Amino acid sequence: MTQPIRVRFAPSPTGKLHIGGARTALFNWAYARGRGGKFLLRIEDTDPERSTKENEVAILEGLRWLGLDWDEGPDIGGPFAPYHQTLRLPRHKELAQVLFEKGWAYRCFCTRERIEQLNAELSAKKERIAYDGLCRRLSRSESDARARDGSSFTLRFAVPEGKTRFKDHVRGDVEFANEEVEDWVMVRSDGNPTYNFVVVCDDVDMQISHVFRGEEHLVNTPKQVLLYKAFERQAPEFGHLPLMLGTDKKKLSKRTGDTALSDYRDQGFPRDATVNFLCLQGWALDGSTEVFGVDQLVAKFDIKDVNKAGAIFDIEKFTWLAGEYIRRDSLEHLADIAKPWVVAKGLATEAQLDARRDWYLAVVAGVKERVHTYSELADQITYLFVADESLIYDEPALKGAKKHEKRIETLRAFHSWLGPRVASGVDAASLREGAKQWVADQGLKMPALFQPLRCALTGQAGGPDLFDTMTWLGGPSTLRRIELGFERLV
RNA sequence: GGCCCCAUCGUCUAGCCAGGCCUAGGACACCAGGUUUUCAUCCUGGCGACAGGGGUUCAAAUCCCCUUGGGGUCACCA
Repeated sequence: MTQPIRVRFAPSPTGKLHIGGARTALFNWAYARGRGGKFLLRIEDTDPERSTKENEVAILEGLRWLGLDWDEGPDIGGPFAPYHQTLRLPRHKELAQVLFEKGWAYRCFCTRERIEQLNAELSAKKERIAYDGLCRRLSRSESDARARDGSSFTLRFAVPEGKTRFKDHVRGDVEFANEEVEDWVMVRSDGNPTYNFVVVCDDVDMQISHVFRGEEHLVNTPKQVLLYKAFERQAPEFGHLPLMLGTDKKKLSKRTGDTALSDYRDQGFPRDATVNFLCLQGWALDGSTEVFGVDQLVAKFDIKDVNKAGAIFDIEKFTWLAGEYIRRDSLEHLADIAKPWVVAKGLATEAQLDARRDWYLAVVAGVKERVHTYSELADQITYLFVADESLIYDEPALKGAKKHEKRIETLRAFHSWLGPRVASGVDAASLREGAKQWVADQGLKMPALFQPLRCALTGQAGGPDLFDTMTWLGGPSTLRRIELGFERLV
């Protein structure tokens, strides 16, 4: 019988949730959900210097935003609690002691100075930098004696001879020569165990069956597999996910773009678009379907289908996908979900938007097909909220308007035509037809009126239908902006 | 530098494991055209890749080897 599937995401709260970490979590989650397994969350907070509660809270928040849920975790507990690594310290120490007694680990009394000097020598000789195993040759009685004297020591894992291999669902079977694995520090001189040790203790105790994580962990894996051997436990199956790369083809870093999931969320990338995009980095549903939901991910996801090569974070495709989701969203939902960005931009309060719900809905409908993110949506409707006098004409708009020699005369004439009609409340459709007729009667080309008019009304070169825009702006503001254009467009 | 991993259009990828259906498919981006008062959407078309070299085979993007290129990692961080 096969053991039950139990996977985990084990972030370290030393920073925000990384976009790559988010994908790792998503793939783990999808794997479990697709085959009746359990997905658990464990906080690897063993670095007291850099771990913070704020980061931890933010990471959980980020995962929830993605729509992931976990069966066991720090916030909900579970049969293998606690799920904070620091809380499991007594167990780690106990297990370290077991390995020490069994001879899988030994005390190392080497000072940091000696190690540094050793590394320097090794690097000067261009040799592999690794501990030389000096203290491994100490007899047990000698070791005990020095420990009794109060000499400070670390516990190092005694790497055996031979080869270590493990099953990797992404890369196939991987094999390392044990000579390449140094006798690494398992427990620090202050008594705190290190990552490679605790991660295995916890994965063993939590009965983790599959470990899917970033490729940067690949070289750690032999150390960990050896640990399973020492514990006389079967190692889990692994899957090392390809790295998400920056435009410089190096591991995604802040240098080449935003790395935190929250950065994209705050920029107003729709949640479902983000999940969809994350899937596309290193995995494909079928090679032709680009837009798909989490249900399809769960149904089709298999770790074996994940790409081996790293993927450059394709922000352009992400942006396109975001726009795709916005266009497919319902008007009501889009208007609601974008509200915080409109408010944050200082355009209006939520109450004001609610008071003019129909108006707001119409405005959102006007830009729905023109934006990719919620913040972009807020940007594009800004002109509707500013005072007529402080409307900013952007460069392309100004350039387009000024192409037309007779722009001012045209605008004045149109203003005279428009004034009485606006006053008598003519609707947008009639206005539109009337204006087109007017343009023809004047012997003008359409752009000769519309470009200067658009600039005066919106300050932008493009945008929704101008007569709808006039409706949103209202009569007085429409006429006022055209009048202002007489001066500002010369 | 040692060790390890990787290699299909500019980018994300399908195809590779089980060689022939591949004169290599889709998408983003880009370019051209159509629609539109503009922008966007939408529609049509175009550009564009199996890193190189050896094998194996009747047949290789697919299997093997080498080269080259890129990346990861070398902590008492995780």
